[in-house]
Amino acid sequence: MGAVNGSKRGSTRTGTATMHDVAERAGVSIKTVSNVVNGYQYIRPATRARVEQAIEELGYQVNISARNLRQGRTGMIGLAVPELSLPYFAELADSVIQAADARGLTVLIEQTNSVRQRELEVLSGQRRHLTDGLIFSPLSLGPEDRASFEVDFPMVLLGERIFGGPADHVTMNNIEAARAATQHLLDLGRRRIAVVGAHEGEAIGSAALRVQGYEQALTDAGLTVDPALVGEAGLWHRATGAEAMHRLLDSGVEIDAVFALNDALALGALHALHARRIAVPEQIAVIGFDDIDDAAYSSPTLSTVAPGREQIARTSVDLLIARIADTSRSRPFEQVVADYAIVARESTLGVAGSTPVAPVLGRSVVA
Amino acid sequence: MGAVNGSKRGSTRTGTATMHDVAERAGVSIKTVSNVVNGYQYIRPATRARVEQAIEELGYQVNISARNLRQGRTGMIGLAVPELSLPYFAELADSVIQAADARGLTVLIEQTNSVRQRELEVLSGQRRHLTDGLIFSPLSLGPEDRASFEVDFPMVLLGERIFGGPADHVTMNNIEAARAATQHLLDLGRRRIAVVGAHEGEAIGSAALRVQGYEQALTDAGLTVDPALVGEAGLWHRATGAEAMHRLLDSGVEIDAVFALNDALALGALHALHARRIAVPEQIAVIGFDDIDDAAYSSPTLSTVAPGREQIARTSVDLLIARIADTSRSRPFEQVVADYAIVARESTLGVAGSTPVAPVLGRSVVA
DNA sequence: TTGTATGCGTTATCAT
DNA sequence: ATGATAACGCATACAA
Repeated sequence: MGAVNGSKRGSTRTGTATMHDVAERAGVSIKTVSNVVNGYQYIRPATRARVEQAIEELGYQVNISARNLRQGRTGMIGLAVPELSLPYFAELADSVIQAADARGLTVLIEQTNSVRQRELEVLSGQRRHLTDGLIFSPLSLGPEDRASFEVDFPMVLLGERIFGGPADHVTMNNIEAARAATQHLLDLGRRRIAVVGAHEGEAIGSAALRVQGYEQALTDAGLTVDPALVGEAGLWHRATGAEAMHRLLDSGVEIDAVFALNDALALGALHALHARRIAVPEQIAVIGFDDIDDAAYSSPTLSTVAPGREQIARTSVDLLIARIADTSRSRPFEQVVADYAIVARESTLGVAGSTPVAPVLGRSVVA
Repeated sequence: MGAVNGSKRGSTRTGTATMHDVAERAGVSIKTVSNVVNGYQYIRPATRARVEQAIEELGYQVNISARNLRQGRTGMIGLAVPELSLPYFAELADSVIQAADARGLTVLIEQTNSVRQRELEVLSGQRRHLTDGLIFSPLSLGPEDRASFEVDFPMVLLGERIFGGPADHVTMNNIEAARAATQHLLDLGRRRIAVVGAHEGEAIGSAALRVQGYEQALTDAGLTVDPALVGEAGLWHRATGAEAMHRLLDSGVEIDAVFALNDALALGALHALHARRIAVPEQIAVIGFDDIDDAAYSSPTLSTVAPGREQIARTSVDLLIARIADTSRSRPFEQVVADYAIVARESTLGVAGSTPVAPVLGRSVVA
């Protein structure tokens, strides 16, 4: 890396002036400036004008730290996710930021990398002082950590690892959605449907629920669940999806379709199938879960389950705001189940079906 | 969407206690507590122990707002990017957060959506009071907005839209990297190399520079630049990449390779080529730019230019920290040019070459 | 409709 | 090595 040169220094700092300075310049008291800044109604127009001019001239901006200290609120909410490198969480963060923005809130993103210790810190760390509330999508903590979730600040939980906890909760009907995804493959006549991304021995979390939905669909169709068709993948990344797919193929088990528990896994699986010259969907159909942007542009395009990301983001922010506003601490905890939709694309329909297919709307269900 | 039920309320708020409470409980003055908290050296072990126990018992945590007010610093830095939905920026944000974390700083992400007004607000808005400095990757503002960049807070600029501005700057040698990417295609014997993602009439920014590198490579090889081979795409998304590719193909111009100005465009182009049953790389080779995670898992895997994301993130954070620490305001502005590397994958080498190829290291160059 | 005075929880200055 | 006390900039109770 090369490094070099430089020179002088610019200026024009806004915000060095205090309310006091503005008051002095406008010939009013500090209280009046405060009133103007905060949109207090009963101010003589002439006074307001003078204050506003002084503000303009001095480039005054309120000192947020001071306001925070005084009010005990920060105007920021935390969003704790595993990692932004995972498209699903990047897109979720995007949506949450927009929803919060629309309501005048700033979002502070925290990455846990799914590390247990970091997830615990999210619940107790210093950053909680910087925010009025938290939207938390845990991936390592589970029911056994229930006590850690007994926090005394507004919190909205996302995902499937904690249920019935002492917090608002936004989730989706994973079992039902997974059942629908599997059913989509069954409807295409597939009978040897593999799963990619299972978590062996885990009873909670998205993996367990989605596998459960998968098994339900098979059973409902009168088929038996073949353990040889269930591929493990601890992390839900493209790399692990590709590995799991290779393992399944190497095992020699007959497969005519794959249900990947998220889109990253599915894209990895597609990659593995492509490498082995296996035609998708002719030989093996593939469906994923999440409907990340990528899914619409892979080759072939990826069929998937759309989890209503924007709805989840908006709902989470709204619940959190309501919780923050509830100073009486009497508001009951809510659990919201978001809608889902099956999005059928080339990886199950083939190129012939590449014309857009109307999504199959999922039912809204109360947990 | 369904909604439901709930009950009671947890507790265990850490941080309700103040230094004053701790001092009282430990039987010392508030100053001593402050000393302990801030790791002041000269404290009698017994005193320290008593204070620490009181802190433990009360679950005391420093009130950051108060500290900020008093110190005039926040411990937060801003990172302003177009959108997190774009994998490149999501991955960059990830890296910046990690680099900042390692240095005890918190990152506040702001999305501009590449909207001019929002980019201007980043430079003047309220959030600047929340942060000690800013890492800014503008996409709409340019040299004509030079005055707006004359700010009085620590700032590090990323990208190719502002050069020689009154701020530290981390960039890469786009021309050279684009030339190398094009050369890679030329080395494979391709001669009708199209570009996807050009910005007509723009003289600055990544698009212009990368097109310039492309033209340079062609000229150096004794070829002439054919305007019919230059495909426009204002936004660098997968969708626009696919559209641009379709337009080029529809135009009937002869093409045996494509240099997409970023990976999203390249993946869109791959998608279009796949839809038209054009073999990559046999009929048309494709190379992108950015080396996002996706590139390694598309079908075929995507050759691309790796811009040293982690290096850029680390360098930016370090420069910003140095700038924040420079209270004398005498530090010269630095421009750092990050390394790049050509990563050759299937989209140019074919599946035969799917065995990992050692990246061609780019030269470090001083602008 | 506007002004005065107090305190939010810290850190920093100055004593001791 | 530790304590008293004064800001930091703002919002608000209370007065006027």
